[in-house]
Amino acid sequence: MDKPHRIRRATGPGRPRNRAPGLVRAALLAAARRHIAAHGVGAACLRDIAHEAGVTPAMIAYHFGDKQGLYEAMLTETVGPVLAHLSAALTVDAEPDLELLLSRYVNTLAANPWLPQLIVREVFTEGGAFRARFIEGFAKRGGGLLIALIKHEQAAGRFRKDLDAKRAAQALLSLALFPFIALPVTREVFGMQTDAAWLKGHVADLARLYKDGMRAPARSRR
Amino acid sequence: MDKPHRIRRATGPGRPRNRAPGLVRAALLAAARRHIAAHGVGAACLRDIAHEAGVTPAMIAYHFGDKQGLYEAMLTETVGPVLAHLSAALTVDAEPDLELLLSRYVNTLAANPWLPQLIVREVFTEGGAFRARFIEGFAKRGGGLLIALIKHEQAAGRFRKDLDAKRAAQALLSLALFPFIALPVTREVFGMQTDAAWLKGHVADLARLYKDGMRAPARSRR
DNA sequence: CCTTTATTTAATCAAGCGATTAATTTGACG
DNA sequence: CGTCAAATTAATCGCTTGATTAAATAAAGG
Repeated sequence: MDKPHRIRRATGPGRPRNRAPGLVRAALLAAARRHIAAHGVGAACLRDIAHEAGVTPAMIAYHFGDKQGLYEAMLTETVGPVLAHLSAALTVDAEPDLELLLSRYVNTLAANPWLPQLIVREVFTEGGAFRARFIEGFAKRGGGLLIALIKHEQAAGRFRKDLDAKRAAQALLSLALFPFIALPVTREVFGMQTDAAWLKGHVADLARLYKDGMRAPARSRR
Repeated sequence: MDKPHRIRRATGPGRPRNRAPGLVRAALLAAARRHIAAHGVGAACLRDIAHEAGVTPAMIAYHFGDKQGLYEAMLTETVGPVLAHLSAALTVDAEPDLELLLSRYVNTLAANPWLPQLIVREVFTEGGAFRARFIEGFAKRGGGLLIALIKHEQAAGRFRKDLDAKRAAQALLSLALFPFIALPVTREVFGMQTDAAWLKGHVADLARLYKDGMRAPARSRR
């Protein structure tokens, strides 16, 4: 009589193992990456993530324990490798080529558009658990590499020495990262694009602007 | 017998008008600004906002209707004026002074630290209601002013002409805005600070870097 | 002193959330 | 062919959220 649309204890659950092993787990991680990058961990809904992965929310508990477990797995398995790649792009052994370095950095960001979103959501924000780990485990090392690069160029006489290396490094990071962080705005206001052709000119312009701005004076006027 | 801690229908509610008129409203707006900037509209909790303002959540319904009404009031009454001030800083009438302009912009950001947080939370993110309004009502006009400024300098022969004005404007905005957007990181990694003394040197460095990077060649080599 | 109006409260509601559970199916192994 | 572990589901639980409501109070006006 009441609630005819709801069948109580009728058919029941079940129907496993049609899929390849690890497929559900991977689908959940991919869906979680997109949802968490778009809405943040707090606002991301497990039901939506599971629905996008084509399974029920209970699978998250089965494969990852709870929401935090899913978040951790996403960080270590999909964010970590990309951050490591980004860090490696900054590691210059012999002769640092600013334009090549910028190109690697920018193209990694363009190839993983969820990364800037995730950083915005989970790092540039008060009181996130990921924030401290990001700063300690990646930003300080990456920033240190950048500062060392500036100092190296200063010592080589290619960059002027009257500018604090930390500030110069911050400026370089601003130029490289901001357009991706602010993509919803820069795309509409400045015509920012993320295809290879556009990025090539973009990197060339950035490198030239920065190099000219940092160039040591040719020992003439001033 | 059951639940001795909960007094059922004992004292009852009430106790109005001890405060100055408009005080509750202002307190709610201030608390909302801080909570929404810190956690985003979606994750901000009305109970927490009301608690911080020293009233009950029902006051939000009374003064603003619902959560959306509180959000709208916050945008028009506290965010709008600061954005207008920021836009006015970009409006140069006679002779544009890049360093003065940067100084105004940066100091406004430093004086309202909730603004970069709010932009990060509500603009640099997919599918927010404020995002479209921010872009149409502020970013496009502000960006246009910046682009016009670059073109003016190019026409005057102070900036080189072989660089797209839109890209040059985007680079300038990157330098000015990113350190504040990423403050949790830039503070720890690059020693970013927001007091007047530090910002003064910061603005001077940024202006010099940008001007030198954009300077038109003195009609010699290359 | 009585009435009225603006403000504020405690209590409650329905919806949505993360998490848990019992039931069920599939494949592997003997 | 029977047994068992792994994987999956529907259903449900407790909690938090945004919103609503009836009651209560202070001040103002007559």
